[in-house]
Amino acid sequence: MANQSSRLDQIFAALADPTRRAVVMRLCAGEASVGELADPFDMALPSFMKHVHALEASGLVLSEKSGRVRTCRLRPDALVGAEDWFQQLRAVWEARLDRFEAYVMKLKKEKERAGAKRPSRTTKRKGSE
Amino acid sequence: MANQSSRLDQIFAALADPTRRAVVMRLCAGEASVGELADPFDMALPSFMKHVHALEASGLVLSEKSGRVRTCRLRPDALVGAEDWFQQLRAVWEARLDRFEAYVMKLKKEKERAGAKRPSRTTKRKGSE
DNA sequence: GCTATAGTTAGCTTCATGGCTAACCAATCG
DNA sequence: CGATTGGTTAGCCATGAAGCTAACTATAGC
Repeated sequence: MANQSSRLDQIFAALADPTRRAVVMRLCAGEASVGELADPFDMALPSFMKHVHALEASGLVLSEKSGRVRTCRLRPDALVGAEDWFQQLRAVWEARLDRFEAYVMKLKKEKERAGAKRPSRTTKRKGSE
Repeated sequence: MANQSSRLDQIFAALADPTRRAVVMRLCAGEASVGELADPFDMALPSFMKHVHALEASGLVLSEKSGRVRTCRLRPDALVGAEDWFQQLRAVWEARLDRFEAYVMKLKKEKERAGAKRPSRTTKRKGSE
């Protein structure tokens, strides 16, 4: 769990940089060497390598060295972790809407019941737009 | 565009912290005061406020102060930016698969034709696996 | 009006990040 | 073999992030 969380930390942190996002995009189209990846960026190689390392540490990218060239490729399954988080968020959001709907229903019922008894002051609603 | 990019930077950076992710989750269920939000965390208020500020700067959260209590609520549309990025990524990915498929088709055709003629050296392709 | 509550401001540490240069392997290629 | 190419290591610097305490402001409640 704590590990899970720090994995997400790393993934999101990795994506919080335009260079690294661009690299991910690029790798999405197919594997490439470090040199090829670094080419579009105006940056010294060692600096660029740090980005590659960050991506690798996050699990988003995998690299292998053969001869003197290191080839990187995307690990699409790592992205699932992040997307899952959004999914989970969406679930909570939906639940919220459901709850709101349920709340409205409850209000309606109360109103009906009140109609039979006495027109009481509408309870001040709060907390959901 | 550059602005767009830095917005994404902020969003992903905001999500790259367990505390802030938890806050987002929490707010997803409904709005809450800073105090309520801070309660579960073992952290001084000023420290926590920084997180709230980060979330607000990223556009994920909106807060309003009324009286002495500041109420925060989620801005679901801000999340769309991040999800869109994944969407875009997915599109590139699909394109890649298509291209791969097309490539395989091309190979097949060449093979067939080669059966009639002779297997000529394939031009060295580069950059797309 | 005093006190407790809810945030806020200011200022300080510490550590991580993102960039650089310079020097250093280790494969290729001529 | 010697030079080039492709990465790597090491070390430096500036900035920013994440935490803290202490002191302050402003509302709410009694």
